[in-house]
Amino acid sequence: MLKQKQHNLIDMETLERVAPVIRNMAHPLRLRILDFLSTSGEPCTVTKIMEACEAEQAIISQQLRILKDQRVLTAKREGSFVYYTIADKSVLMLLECIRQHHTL
Amino acid sequence: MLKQKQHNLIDMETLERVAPVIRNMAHPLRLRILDFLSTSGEPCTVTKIMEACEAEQAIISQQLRILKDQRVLTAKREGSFVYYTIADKSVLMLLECIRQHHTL
DNA sequence: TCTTGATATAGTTATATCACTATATTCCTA
DNA sequence: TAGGAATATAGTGATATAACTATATCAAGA
Repeated sequence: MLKQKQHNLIDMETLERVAPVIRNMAHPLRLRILDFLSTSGEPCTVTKIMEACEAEQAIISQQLRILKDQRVLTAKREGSFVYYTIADKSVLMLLECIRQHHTL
Repeated sequence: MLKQKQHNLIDMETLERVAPVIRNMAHPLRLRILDFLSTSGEPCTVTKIMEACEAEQAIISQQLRILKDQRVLTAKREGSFVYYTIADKSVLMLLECIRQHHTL
């Protein structure tokens, strides 16, 4: 038997799938949106998110779309409003990382 | 007193500082490097990292530099070898996120 | 000092992302 | 059904990142 360290690395397939998702979250405004939604605890409209993030509507919508495309958020239309919610709980862990390790 | 929800959001300054660091980690090969270093538990040379990651030397060196620039890794030269170590423990949390939530 | 193994950097082209502006769509209500 | 509020998308130029190849630097030993 050859000497061989057992590494048990996360497989590349997973890394390749996960990396772009994290990458997309790792954007100041998108993090702010996610932070707002996570602390808010309830689905929020675009307008509410705009106010909390102090950014233009078009920009917010753009970012929401990116996050929705990555299945980080889900959207639900009710009348003329669209409510966004965090769909992926890993977001919470990532935010927790940031809160705890500002040194990051 | 006006009705006002206390949100306690992570401030933008922090988000702007942290986002690019996470962004840089969120790359398949760089995640693999970090995963390898974290499970290896000891400082590793470029060659060892190359082998573990099955990638060209120049590419690995490039990635190592990016991670070092962001202070995610530190490097220590010993003779003609350079040993890399994880400098930022938040990496471990991020990797943990990935391990637990492959659904991310 | 010449060579060789170990590591780092430069240069390049293709592609992705950013921020921003303008415009479109959707739905409600008068 | 026309207008307005809420939301989404298109288009654009500037900048950043990716992957890759070639080359440079550094240190040890013959």
